[in-house]
Amino acid sequence: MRTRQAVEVLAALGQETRLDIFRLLIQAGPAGLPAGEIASRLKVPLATLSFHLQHLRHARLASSRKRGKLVLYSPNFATVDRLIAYLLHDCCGHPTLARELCGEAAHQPKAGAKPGASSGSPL
Amino acid sequence: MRTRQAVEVLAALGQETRLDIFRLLIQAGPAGLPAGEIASRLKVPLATLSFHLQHLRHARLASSRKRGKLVLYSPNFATVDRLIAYLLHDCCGHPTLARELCGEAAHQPKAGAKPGASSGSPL
DNA sequence: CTTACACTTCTACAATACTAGAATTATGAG
DNA sequence: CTCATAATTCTAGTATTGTAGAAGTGTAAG
Repeated sequence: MRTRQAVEVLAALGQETRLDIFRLLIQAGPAGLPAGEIASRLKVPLATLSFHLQHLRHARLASSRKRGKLVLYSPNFATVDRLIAYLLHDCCGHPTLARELCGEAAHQPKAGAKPGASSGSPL
Repeated sequence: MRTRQAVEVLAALGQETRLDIFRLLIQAGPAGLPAGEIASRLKVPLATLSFHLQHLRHARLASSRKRGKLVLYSPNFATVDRLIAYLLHDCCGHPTLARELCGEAAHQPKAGAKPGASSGSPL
């Protein structure tokens, strides 16, 4: 994944309504959800929803297919996958640092998150 | 990491100039870089840079400390860490799906990234 | 063909974000 | 203290993004 694409995906998810939509899609799984269903669940006007869905499609975070008169949207896990790979690459692809991030932190969010391990920020 | 924070971090990185800045910081490592150095390397006016640095700081992607009359900025790996954890959680925290995403993809960006493993999108 | 339904595109407005020159603050040297 | 340097804040202009009603498109039933 190139930087330009990463920016697009990050920006697509960096908006509350769209992240909400995406989360809903993730929960729904590959079966997908019709646009109207998403709109009513999130209480977003259809026009607004459509705007955001196009955004997600453009960033390849979602894809759509027609089923009768419904349009089903489903999530593209692969894009998140690639985004994470990009972030890890970008973080770990430098000289000597943050080996730990590549080795431990990524797939065990709960267990070994000792403060001060990967940086010293007071978050 | 809550959704609101995730949106903030995603939005912070979802902007080309800021992602460039962050990449530079990552490359520089914990030693950090003075603002002016970043500005001249990226050929961004100082005022513009400062604007984006505040943004990154607010999202806790960078932190700053003074060293003489320089202000050194360094990356917060932990925040990326948390973002990735959030994405994985959000993706994998649903019933039965995407177990693979949690198990494989996250921490080995180079090795086993076989196409079609987690989905079939033609990105 | 007509109607109903599902969704998208059009349109216009509001809000937010980006950019960067100019002014300001803070630090250190002479 | 004065000057130079480093960086931030002020300010204002421009651009982009988000919102949502209204109109349009496509599909399936009556």
